Amino acid sequence: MDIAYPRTDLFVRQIKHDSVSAVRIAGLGNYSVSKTLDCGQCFRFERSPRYRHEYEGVAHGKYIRVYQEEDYLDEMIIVNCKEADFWNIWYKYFALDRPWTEIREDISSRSPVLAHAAELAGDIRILSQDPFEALVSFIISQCNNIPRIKGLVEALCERYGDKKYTPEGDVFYTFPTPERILDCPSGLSGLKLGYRDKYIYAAACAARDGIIDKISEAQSTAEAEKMVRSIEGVGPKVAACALLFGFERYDAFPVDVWMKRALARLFPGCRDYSVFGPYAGVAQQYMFYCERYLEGK
DNA sequence: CGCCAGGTAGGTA
DNA sequence: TACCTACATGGC
Repeated sequence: MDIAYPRTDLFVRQIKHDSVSAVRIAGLGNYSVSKTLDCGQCFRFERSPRYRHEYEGVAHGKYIRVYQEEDYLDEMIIVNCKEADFWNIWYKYFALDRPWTEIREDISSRSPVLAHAAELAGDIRILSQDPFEALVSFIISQCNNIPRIKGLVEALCERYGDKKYTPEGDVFYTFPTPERILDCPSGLSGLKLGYRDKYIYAAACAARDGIIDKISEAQSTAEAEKMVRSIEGVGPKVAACALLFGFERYDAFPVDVWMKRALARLFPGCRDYSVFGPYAGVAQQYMFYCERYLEGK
């Protein structure tokens, strides 16, 4: 699962979108931009109020908009992006270097329950987010709902991130570095983070001291998990989400926390958690989507 | 007012 | 191991 996947079947072309640089990518296979950006794995993408069919957001210090024409899942357009940026940043961020057909097949083959989930959510991709951003975002996520998580992440960016402008002249803020969080004299007070502020402070200290690289270099997911869990406020759930969404550990799987409940509710009778395989975390995200969008609200 | 929201730490039996 | 509660905050 760690081997990059050469995409000679990907067709990338630079275009203009209302006089803004954009890139059209074809040959995605079966990639749902809307589900991927709206399934609760990232907190800085939203439907654009100005361009309703587009998602807009910030990652790796850059603002982009992303959309697919009439839900045509084989192609996507990234606005405010040049071809060099695509290959240097977004190709990996959108996880186009991964063998998603094989991953989905692997998950589907493991149980009828997972085959069902893959049918409903198999066009979701796991983004490769910035590790520190993923870690802090999922620390904030604990005991919070997704809209509020987004608001708190945004508040953190507004206080500590860099101020930048979109091509349309709107302000946006980058996700802060650990150093910026630690340097600020006002600390994290006033951001309404509640009891999570000291956890974020602890994560920033650990990141400043080099824990991100150490986690990235871990030999196994179990070893990586041990390192993330050493940060105060990071339990099994936050660790699994950080590893899955920030460190490309597709087998990280918070079976202890909500998965048992989700499985019991969605697929009564399923108790076999050992069959999830090397992409258990991906399967978990399929399940999360199923629960959130098809069974609940 | 009570309950819930992508939990965790610290305590107890 | 399994359960209990405090921890902050806001929406419904």
